[in-house]
Amino acid sequence: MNRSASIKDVANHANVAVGTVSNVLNYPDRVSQRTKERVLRAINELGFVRNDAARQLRAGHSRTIGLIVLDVGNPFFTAVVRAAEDAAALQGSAVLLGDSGHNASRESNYIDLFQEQRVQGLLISPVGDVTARIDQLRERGVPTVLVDRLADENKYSSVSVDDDAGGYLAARHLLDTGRRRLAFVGGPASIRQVADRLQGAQRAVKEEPDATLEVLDSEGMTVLAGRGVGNLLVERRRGDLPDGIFCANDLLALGVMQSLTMTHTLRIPEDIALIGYDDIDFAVSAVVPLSSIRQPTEALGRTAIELLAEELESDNPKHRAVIFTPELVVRQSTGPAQGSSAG
Amino acid sequence: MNRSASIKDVANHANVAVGTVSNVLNYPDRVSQRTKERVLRAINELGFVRNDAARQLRAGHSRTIGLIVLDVGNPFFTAVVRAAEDAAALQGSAVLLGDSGHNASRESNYIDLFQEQRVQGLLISPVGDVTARIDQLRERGVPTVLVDRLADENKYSSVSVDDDAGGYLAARHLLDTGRRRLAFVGGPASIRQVADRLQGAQRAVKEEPDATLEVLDSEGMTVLAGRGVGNLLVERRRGDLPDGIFCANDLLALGVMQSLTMTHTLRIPEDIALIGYDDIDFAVSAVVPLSSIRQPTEALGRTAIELLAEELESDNPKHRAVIFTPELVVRQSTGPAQGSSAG
DNA sequence: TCGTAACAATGAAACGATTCAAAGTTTGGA
DNA sequence: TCCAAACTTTGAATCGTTTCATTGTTACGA
Repeated sequence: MNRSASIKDVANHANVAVGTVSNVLNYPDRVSQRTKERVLRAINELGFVRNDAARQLRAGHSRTIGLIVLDVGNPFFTAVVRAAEDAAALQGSAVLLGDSGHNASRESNYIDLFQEQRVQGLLISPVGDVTARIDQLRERGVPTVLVDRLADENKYSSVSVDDDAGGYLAARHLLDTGRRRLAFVGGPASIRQVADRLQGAQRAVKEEPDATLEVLDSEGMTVLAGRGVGNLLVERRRGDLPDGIFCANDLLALGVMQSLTMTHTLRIPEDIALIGYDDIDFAVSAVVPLSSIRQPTEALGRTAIELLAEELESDNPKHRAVIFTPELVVRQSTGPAQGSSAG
Repeated sequence: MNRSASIKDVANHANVAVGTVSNVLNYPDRVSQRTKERVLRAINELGFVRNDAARQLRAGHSRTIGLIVLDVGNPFFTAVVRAAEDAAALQGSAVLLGDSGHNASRESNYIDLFQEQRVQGLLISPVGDVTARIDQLRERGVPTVLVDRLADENKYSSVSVDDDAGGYLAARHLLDTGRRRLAFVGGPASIRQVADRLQGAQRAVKEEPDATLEVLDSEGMTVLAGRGVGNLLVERRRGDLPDGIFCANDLLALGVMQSLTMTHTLRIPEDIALIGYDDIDFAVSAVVPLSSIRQPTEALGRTAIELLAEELESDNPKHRAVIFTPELVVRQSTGPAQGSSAG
């Protein structure tokens, strides 16, 4: 009723030595059939469950990987977490999840916690400057892989997404479908992702001599901010309007879409094409299903685990910075210009 | 470089006994100022970090609470998790999160894992029939609290939300703002939450002799399903339309809203009022900000931890089934009927 | 029948922290 | 100066598992 059964209890109950019980659990081939059966029966009868703390203590490390993300509420990270969990499970590890909530002190607390837990390794999407902590962990034999952040390959391994390439993809798609007067919506420009996506878009626009790119600052990256930008556009004279809009994320795009469709003079995609970024669940459910750029979240999570495994295997590993290219998802919001029905 | 420092290393380095180091960490008052300083300096110099596995082994249990939810991607659960983590942190425990993904075997795996980890207790939003497992855990001194599920108070503690009351609130609000021809959108009726919310709505409608409630089945609980129902409504003759619609969740409501606002003949809330359920982030960002029923997620998570603490404290605790009442959130989509502007 | 190789089973030692009875030290009153 | 009480410090025992050198057993060819 109180204390749960230990390996010793099992050994007594089955009339064998503790080492034998351990062998049944870890190296069944070393044990004779008869003994094995007896031990397994005892395990069942006593309801024995391994004590992981004792295993870890003996082993010197856990079978656990720490993962610290910026925001579990963000679908991007939720997807990465899931992929990492699945990949870790394949190699027999579990993932401990920490949510820093963009807060450096919460982040630091989680690093402390994971260090006490003797995690095998750490995946982190850092808030603050954690290089000192990471170096210190590595000295203790705990490797770290940076997630969604590009790292100097000489120092750390990392997995990240090429936002410049994503911006290029989006703008190129608008150009390829015949749009020439493009607008970029996003802000503040101090956010690296925003700046990179804009830069990629500019790169694409430069490829077409007759194309232009106007930059519209938004106050944040929310639906409301998008609606604000959209309302300004609606008030413009028809001739001053862009014919293709690239928003730095889907929330902005949905906001812009709300403004444009509420006034019933402008049609998406006939008059203005619209593309977002992230491919959130709502993109497909928008009034006009939203084209978007999909981040390879599954690959990010899986690869992070793989890089960690590489670091664990060799004593002095080469670090690798893996950069993924995002993917274009075409939906109705960037359908043919001046075209026909929008079923 | 390799092995990290143990309490023994610290003791040697500071020229004290291991017990003294332990006292510095756990009962600083028992140690003289001089000794304490010497030990702390040694801890710093060696970069000593407690080994949690060893602590647990000695203590017989971890300082960890297991939490298994149906879907981490669901904002409802994300919010509950966060509240539980905060409440647990206050009492010095950490939360291990498991995502069953509505899958009974993943659920079972997590229970196994948590049992090996010797969690102090378990919070679970169950998929399958886990009563046997829960009873077995309790016999071993691991109490369980059911989350988002009403349990027999004689057997288990639980925290849940009164969906009937939520349905009543929603319908009552529509009636209070003058609507009389109500419609309920949701399905399939086999989902308990849907059935309860409908029942609550019916209860409210019965209070008004001249009010009616029409039930519209939806194919699932998605935006798309809502749009399907909305499209059917739009085709009706004006006189056959409801003047207030209660959707079993916000996604459905957003879908219905899309249909009604796309055709520009029907206005929300002037012609038809619309209310959803869950108060997801997008509700406030909808074209017409959506009224909704907010679940007390914060209270759920916090209370679950508190009930668990109660069970941990006494050997033979009374179980408690705490039922929360959700909250009405009024926004523009249920503003005054036949009223004026919808800024 | 014997010797030996292959196979099984044993149980003490180790992992690192906490606990606690016992030993050692300090303090202050008589 | 002495003694008792209060305060510090000590270190062996303990938690439950894995490891591994050692011992015990079996099988089989000579």
